[in-house]
Amino acid sequence: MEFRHLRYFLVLAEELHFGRAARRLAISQPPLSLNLQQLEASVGARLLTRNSKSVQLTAAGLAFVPAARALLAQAAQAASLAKDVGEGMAGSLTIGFSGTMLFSGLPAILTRFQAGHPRLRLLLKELSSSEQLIELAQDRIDLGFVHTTRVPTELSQIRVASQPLVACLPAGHPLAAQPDLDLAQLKGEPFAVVSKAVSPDYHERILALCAESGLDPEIRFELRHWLSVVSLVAQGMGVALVPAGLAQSALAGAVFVPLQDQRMRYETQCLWKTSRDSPALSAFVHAVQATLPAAL
Amino acid sequence: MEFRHLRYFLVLAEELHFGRAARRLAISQPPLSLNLQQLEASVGARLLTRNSKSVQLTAAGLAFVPAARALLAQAAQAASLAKDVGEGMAGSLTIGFSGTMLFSGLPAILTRFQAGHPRLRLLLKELSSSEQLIELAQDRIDLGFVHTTRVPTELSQIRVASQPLVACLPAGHPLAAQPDLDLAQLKGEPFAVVSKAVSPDYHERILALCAESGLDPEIRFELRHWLSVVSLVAQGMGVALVPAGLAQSALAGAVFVPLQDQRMRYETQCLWKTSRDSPALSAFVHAVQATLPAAL
DNA sequence: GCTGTCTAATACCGATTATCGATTCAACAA
DNA sequence: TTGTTGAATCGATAATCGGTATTAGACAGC
Repeated sequence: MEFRHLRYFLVLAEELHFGRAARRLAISQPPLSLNLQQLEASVGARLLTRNSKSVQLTAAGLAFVPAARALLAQAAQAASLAKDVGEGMAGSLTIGFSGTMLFSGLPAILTRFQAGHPRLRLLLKELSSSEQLIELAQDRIDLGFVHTTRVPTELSQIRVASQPLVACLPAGHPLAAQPDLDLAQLKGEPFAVVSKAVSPDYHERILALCAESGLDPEIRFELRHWLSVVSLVAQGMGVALVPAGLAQSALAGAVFVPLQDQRMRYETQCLWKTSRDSPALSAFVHAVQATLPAAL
Repeated sequence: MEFRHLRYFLVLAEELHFGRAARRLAISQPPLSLNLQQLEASVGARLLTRNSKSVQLTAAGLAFVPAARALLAQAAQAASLAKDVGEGMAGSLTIGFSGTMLFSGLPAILTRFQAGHPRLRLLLKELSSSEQLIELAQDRIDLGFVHTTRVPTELSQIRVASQPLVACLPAGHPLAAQPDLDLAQLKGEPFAVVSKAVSPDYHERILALCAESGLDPEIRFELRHWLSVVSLVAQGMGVALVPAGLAQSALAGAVFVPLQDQRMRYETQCLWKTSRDSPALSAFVHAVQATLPAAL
């Protein structure tokens, strides 16, 4: 059985006349007769009763009509789907992201991209930076928004955000009203940080920065998520150095004060396997690049 | 796109090697390359990335694999369904029947036939004899179980039951205890009959029989269904002449007494359009014939 | 009853298309 | 470099598809 047989059969089932059907199919009548015979042989049942005066669908033919129609429609749909997947307009894309990306432009990127690619299913997985590197390597995510300085060579990257660190203080804190402050002023305060396991890179760099300012922070809280850090500060339990974007979190009770020393920045990379050849992935990467401020 | 392309593609997607796939398909490698190129052209997307060292599915190819598989499976299923319909083993059969057939062997016929044709959907419609003749003519039922002596010539028939008429009396009636009785004994009783509109034939014949016995029945009730007739009699409202099979209805309060005159019989025909060429119909007719007692 | 017309099936032929064998080209390994 | 492997390409052959002409069967009209 071939699609050609189905196409011929359906026209024949509509016309119930070999001559007319052949004309509609732009072939002559004999090959149409032949094709129907072939189809019937392959199906194993007579589909049309035909004599020199009339052509009628048999019960088997009647049952076969919708099936044949469905097959042709599905074939067209399958081809169109594959084409769209090939162009990155359909399919799915699994994206990893660290929680802070919710305050550093990810929603805007997603909304904008989705509008241009409505049939592409975006699967979002909140993961720590180190988890994303693992999942990228295992092809469990297509792309990740990560905070790391050490990027494996098999990954491509774009820097999508670079924000200063700011001090996060409880609303009632004596320093909260200052326009800006020096790291040394936080001496003796209990610090909350994101745990080393979740973000080793950040951990390391923040300590280096403090040491440089002559500050030996007393790390009293190790948390698994930036929002936990801010929440804890909001409740007066300590202070923290956090990416400026978190100010958008608008958690009541937390105040964000810029640092005088702006050298320490918190950077976000968009990472993906260079070898991975997915049209949806390239389309997304293009979209990410398009949303970048020229300054970066 | 033809099924051949899908078959080749699926093997290729499994083997990821043109040489091996071609061997499995019992063709040589060049036509396989060509067929894939044709498929890709018709789909409008590259399905396999191939260089001299490796063959890999693209995203589009990956999306196309299940679709292609589904298409082939459905084609096979469609063919098999059509074949079964052609052999009367699948499809549907709409059967009309008058209510008394529930007490004259219809359940047995249906059960037995359905056991041998489990994938054939039987649609049962209770209809009066005259309604069935109309629906047969309009092809709204495939076959009917009818009580009529006047069968249109375009219909084929089998007589499936012939039962005597018996008197139906209220349990407390003076004649109820008799072993049998003569029609004349019912003189003066209020009669219940099935209305002329529903069963003109029966109506006519019952009156003729009574007249022959010198009985001019006082018809006080005209009902639309035999079970209504028996129910009414059971409640002491009158008497009736009913097919013997109705004794099985076991309606409390009704008694059935044979008539001495056994000439008047109530006959059931199985009718269908001779011209109608449905394998399921022929199978059912055969089953009906097989269940007939040889005596008929 | 014969003939003319209409329709599907058959016979046969030509052209397109698929397939094959041989070869080429590219990538990698020794 | 050479040898090997695997896919693409080339040219020739074979299968198949579709075209024309014809046949066979069923009606309708004379």
